[in-house]
Amino acid sequence: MSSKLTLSSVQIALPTSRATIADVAREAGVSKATVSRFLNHRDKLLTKDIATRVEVAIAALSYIPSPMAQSLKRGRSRLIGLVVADVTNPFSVAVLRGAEKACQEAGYLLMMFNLGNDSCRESEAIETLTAYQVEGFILNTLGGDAKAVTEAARHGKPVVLVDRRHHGMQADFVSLDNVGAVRMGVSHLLGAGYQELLFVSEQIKGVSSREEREAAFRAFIGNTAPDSSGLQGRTFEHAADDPQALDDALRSLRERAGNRLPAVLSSNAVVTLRVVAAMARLGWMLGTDVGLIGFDDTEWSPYIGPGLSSIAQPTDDLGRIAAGCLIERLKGLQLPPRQIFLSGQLVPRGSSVHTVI
Amino acid sequence: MSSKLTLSSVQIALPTSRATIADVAREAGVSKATVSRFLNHRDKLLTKDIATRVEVAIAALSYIPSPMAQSLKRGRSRLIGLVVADVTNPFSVAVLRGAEKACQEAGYLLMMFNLGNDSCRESEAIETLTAYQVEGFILNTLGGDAKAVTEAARHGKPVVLVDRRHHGMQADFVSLDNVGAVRMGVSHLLGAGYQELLFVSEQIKGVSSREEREAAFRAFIGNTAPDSSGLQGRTFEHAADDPQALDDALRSLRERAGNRLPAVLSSNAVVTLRVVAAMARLGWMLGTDVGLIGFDDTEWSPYIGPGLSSIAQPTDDLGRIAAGCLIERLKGLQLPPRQIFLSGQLVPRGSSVHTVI
DNA sequence: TTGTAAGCGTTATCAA
DNA sequence: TTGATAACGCTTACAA
Repeated sequence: MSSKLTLSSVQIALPTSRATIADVAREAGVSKATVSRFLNHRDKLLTKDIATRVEVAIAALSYIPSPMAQSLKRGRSRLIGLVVADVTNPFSVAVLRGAEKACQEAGYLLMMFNLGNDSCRESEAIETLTAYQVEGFILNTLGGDAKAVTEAARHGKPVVLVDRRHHGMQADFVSLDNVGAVRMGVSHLLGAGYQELLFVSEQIKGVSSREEREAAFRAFIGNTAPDSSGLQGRTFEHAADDPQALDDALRSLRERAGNRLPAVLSSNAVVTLRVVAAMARLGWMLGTDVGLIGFDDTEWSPYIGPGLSSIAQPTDDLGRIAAGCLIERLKGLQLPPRQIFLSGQLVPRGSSVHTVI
Repeated sequence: MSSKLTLSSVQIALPTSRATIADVAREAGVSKATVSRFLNHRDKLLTKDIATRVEVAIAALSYIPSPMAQSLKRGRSRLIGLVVADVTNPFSVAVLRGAEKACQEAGYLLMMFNLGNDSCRESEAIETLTAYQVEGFILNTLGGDAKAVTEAARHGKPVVLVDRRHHGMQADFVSLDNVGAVRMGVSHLLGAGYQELLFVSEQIKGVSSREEREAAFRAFIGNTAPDSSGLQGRTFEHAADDPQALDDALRSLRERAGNRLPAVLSSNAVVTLRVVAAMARLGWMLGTDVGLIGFDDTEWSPYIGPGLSSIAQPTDDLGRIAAGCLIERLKGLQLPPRQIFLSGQLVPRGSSVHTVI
């Protein structure tokens, strides 16, 4: 108190705490209500004279309204909660980036909560963020905990799911067109001469995108007449802590292939790296001994071995569109849950080229 | 109003809006103050009987205090602002992760603002975050805008700088021991037989970590007796949009080397990838034609060419310690600005091994 | 030990 | 068009 008085009596522009609307009102010789009106309805409702007086006072005190107080009063916070399973995942970061840009442009701030791959904390994340009055959620989580999400929806907060849908959940959903992407990848391998395929995924565990990709893979294999094409395929779910198992899976892939060419379709960048590591352990050449194409195109993909063929996801758009959907809902858009699918893009490189030595 | 009444009279657990402290007080038959005391001083001040009544009521309504209202009242928000130059940078993400963990453990939530490499927005970021009453900042930005930071400090908010210090700025600073790391890298190259070195950095532009690494490189070269060791070194600042220039720099590096071995020390993972790309364009073999060691060890480092030698940064610790410093300050620790340096770790791989063919 | 009431910085509903 | 004034959900003197 006393220190405050001292400071202000010295009249030095060193306000130890932020100026409030009351300060501005006093400075401009008007009421708080007037200042508030200036802020929210600009000068629609104000005399030109008063408006400029307020404007000057605001500038003089470099006043910025407190979003805390505003959201307390309004019930709206201009905050959007982003829950991400794992910030370490480049895909998630790329999506985050697109989403953040869109949010900032629309005047929202993103409040991020990283689960660190501990999906148990999904409820905690949602609770914490609702406590902070976020107006809606962008979720890129494993989706194990449908309860948490319905909880959010129950609070009347719109939710957008990215990449992974939550079963039995009513919400907008933005994702890669997994079926199309798988078809693209497998067709590419087939066209490059590979006929015995292995789809390598992390343990599926009910994660929707993994399920969809695996199902699409099997469907595509099943629908392609095996007699004429010679195409065969299997799935391998790989646990991170068991590299040996991956080596074995690759060995038996090659055995099954016989005189046909074997190739791997890997379900994301993490898995791709594991396959690359296994190939290195086995001393096999990418493309020539076993072909490889993987989901997610990264900055390092071109420089691994002969270059990693990949299926690039439009991550930035994914994030941007997810944020867009949410913001539309916040503006009051009433619509049944939408599903938006974006196409991937094939990036062929050396790992899907068979070189005869 | 009426809808609220209707709902509560039906006694269905479907509160359309969150329960407030008043609801809990009513439910427990006590005053708001009592509930507040229960929340903040647990049962220190309360009768066992009343405490349990409150506890039950809280559970029944699944009440969670509003951090917005709390921070409005207390002036403290339990929020920490994190400003990062570029979420796409794996180093920043890794730091972010460590910081987030530490913050969450201490009961703080991280509010992230990504500059998207547009350093002009640093002030904007800090203003936005101060508006949200963040209690302090963790900054991993380019540091061009010292004004923004002093601004933050002026509001009495503690600041911790990670990796990049801001010149003329009073704040805690947590970083890799760049001098030690450079020495480690150069010694390693020297020990592996490389004598003509090139330090490749992004354009330095006053970014402290870049300056320090470059200066350390020159100092090390200068201090090593050229006669006995044959060691020579130059620096090349590379602009992202000019790959040609990098190719030229590598070519002249090799010319200068003559019959000695040439090698590159690259200043971070982004640059490393560019050097790798240039080597591929030139058709040179990593290690054999030109040696390479780079700052930042990544998940893909082992799989590029013969494996990329690198200097691993303790990113997780960096983030954790930065958050720790900040939290200590928030707890009232009075101390002159600290500088904390953590050691890097050498990860030797094939790219710094010269293979005679 | 508990309750009453004021106030944190806003906005919204009244009157004037 | 402007100004009191009462909330928003919480904490904290001060009283009881």
